Amino acid sequence: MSEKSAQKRKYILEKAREVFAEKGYKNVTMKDVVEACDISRGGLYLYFSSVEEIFIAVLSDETEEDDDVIAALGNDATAGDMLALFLKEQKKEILRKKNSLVIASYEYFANKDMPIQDNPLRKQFDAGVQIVETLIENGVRSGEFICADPYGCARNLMYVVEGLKVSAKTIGISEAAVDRELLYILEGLLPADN
Amino acid sequence: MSEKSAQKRKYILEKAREVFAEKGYKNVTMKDVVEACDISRGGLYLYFSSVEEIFIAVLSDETEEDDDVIAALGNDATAGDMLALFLKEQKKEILRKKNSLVIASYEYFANKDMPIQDNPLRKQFDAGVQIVETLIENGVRSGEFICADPYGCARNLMYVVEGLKVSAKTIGISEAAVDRELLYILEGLLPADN
Amino acid sequence: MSEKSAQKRKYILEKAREVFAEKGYKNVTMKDVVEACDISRGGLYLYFSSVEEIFIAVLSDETEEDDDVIAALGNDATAGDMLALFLKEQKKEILRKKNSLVIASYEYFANKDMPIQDNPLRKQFDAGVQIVETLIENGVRSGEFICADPYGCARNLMYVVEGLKVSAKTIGISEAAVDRELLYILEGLLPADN
Amino acid sequence: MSEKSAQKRKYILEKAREVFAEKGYKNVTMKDVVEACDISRGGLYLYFSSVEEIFIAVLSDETEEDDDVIAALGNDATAGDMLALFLKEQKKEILRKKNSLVIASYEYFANKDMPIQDNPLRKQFDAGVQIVETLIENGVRSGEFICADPYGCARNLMYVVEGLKVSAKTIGISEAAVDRELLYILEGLLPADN
DNA sequence: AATGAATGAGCCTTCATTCAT
DNA sequence: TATGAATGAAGGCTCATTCAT
Repeated sequence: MSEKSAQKRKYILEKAREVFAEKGYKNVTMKDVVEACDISRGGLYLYFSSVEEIFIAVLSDETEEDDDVIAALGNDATAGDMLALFLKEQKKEILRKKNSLVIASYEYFANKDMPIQDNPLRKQFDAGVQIVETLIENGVRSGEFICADPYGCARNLMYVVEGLKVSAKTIGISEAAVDRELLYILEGLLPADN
Repeated sequence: MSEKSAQKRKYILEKAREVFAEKGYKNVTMKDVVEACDISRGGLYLYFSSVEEIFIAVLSDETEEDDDVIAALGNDATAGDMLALFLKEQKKEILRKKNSLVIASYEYFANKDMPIQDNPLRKQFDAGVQIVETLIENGVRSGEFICADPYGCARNLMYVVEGLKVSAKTIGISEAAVDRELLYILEGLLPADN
Repeated sequence: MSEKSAQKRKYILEKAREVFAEKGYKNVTMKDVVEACDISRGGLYLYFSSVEEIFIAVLSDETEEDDDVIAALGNDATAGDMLALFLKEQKKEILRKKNSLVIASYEYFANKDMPIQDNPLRKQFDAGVQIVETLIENGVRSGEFICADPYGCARNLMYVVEGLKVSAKTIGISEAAVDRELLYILEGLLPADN
Repeated sequence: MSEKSAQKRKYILEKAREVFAEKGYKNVTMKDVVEACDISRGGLYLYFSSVEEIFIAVLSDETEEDDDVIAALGNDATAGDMLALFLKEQKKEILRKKNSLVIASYEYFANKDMPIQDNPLRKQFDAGVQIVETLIENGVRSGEFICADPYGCARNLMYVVEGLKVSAKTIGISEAAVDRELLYILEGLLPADN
């Protein structure tokens, strides 16, 4: 039964993810999840004891998927290509309407007292900075990029991405605008006469 | 009695603001506000009919205060000083723990279908970009700054500020880190040999 | 001031009457009356302490007016004319949409434990029976009517009127239908060959 | 469990019926029903979402019972016997103190904008007229009754019944009085020399 | 007399959680 | 495992009534 159980658990998380994407975190009730999954109230409790538990589980799955993307970056393309790929992923996340957990995560982690090292948003952010920094350094080394402060630039880029993410959800932002902002940063890295 | 009424209304908004700062938007109930104000349930309904109405009113007051700050920028200091002043205000907002409406606003406006021109977050953002752009242009003209794309830079700065605001609430961020990020941008504006 | 007071009291009752006619009795609140009168909550309490008190007062005024109508019947017309006049009044009451207290009265007196002799609805009913009976007797004496049991016929007529009143409010009834029912009774009184 | 559910639903309707009979319609709250049924607030909402919904359901059950009575009339007794049976039923309804929905129905349907053909009170009334008319016609044919206008007489009878119903609830009426009124009508149908 | 702000009780409705089946 | 009926707490809203002005 463990196999069957695991499948049902996964099914619940998929449905719950849609709910969180749709309604954020705070507005989601066990009832919402029960209805989305079309299972019984009691049935849900066999797998999860609270909305928070479900959300944490959804986020965990999420992180695993992120790892895949990050792994994919580890090939031997040029730094410029890899940074472009990374930004394309970010752009997709910024703009995606369906199934985005951005707002739900903000709601969940806002004012949550949690040791920094345990905060998955922090991990994700730091990982992003780390990746970008490495890519920039590689680019500088290969002559593709010019950058006096790769770490600073990487942070700048990731904060802009954060700003774009939240802006996309709250004030609306066009794909062109996202392109423009990311391009602005990229151009700052390119040698002047290009 | 209209005088007294207005004062009580203001009092309620002050207390409510603390509640929104503390709990965000979605989790706030009329009961929370009632208890924060130490008035009766019915008493609150004399002034406001819903949490949303209260939040809108809190935001309106907020905006008025913003206007004051913006007005204060219209003096004859140098562009550099004025940009520094502007960033100091932003930094204060980014870091303030008490009474920050950032998260509550994000919760409220996320996924809210609202004409862009009516969205106060958008107005605030655009106003910020406008101010920064003007300051940079002035600085370029006076030789304080070097910048090929003042508008792009202004946007970049404001998105970083957005990113810092949300990060401060969700993953935590030190004052030093904020300084570092803002400085990174400022330095990009200064002539190379400084 | 007693003069002024009396006028205001009367004003309140007029407005309240409209409210009772519109909403019945049970659904009417002090707030409804306050709003209909456009006076202050406290102001209303200076005159009446409860909805019930207001309703009783409205009914009392009502009864006084009825007395006028009854008095008007006491002239020297023929019994047939007078019965026709009486029925015309009843018909008006049955059909009137505005300002009818029929339903409010039913709501108020239903299941109210009240000595029969104090019940104004009962008084009104009995008075009606008495009038009709007298008219029929007069008509029989003058040869206009034929009726073996004037009292029974009077009661029958008044119960039909009651039935029409309540039916008009609950299932709807056309003017033609009211005419038809009243005519049916009248014809029962007329000598066969007329 | 659907069986159990149906039983509980029925139980609730029985208890609710008592409440409506006791308090009319407008004064009945979900709380009243909850307490009458001795179940939890939430429990009631599993079956019904509002007082109105409950009342409609109670009325539906009612109507079904009525159908039974009407069916019972379809045997081969004489017209006089059947009319007497019909009137006995009406009398029972007029006089019953417990569980009478008369007033609640009046309250509910008064001023309710509803297509005439959907109004159950209207249906009941029209059905009554139809039955009585048929019985009278049969009686005339068999020589039991004399009546020039069976339809008019049937309407008259039903309006008297309506008048008696509402009078019984509002001004009080004795069993003897009911007998007297119904007898008055019946006698009007009988050949003169009886 | 008159006002209307203020209170608090009362009922409404939803949902997290439990539990018998 | 799975169901869904049942409970009760929580928060919403309205209004009768009071009272300082």
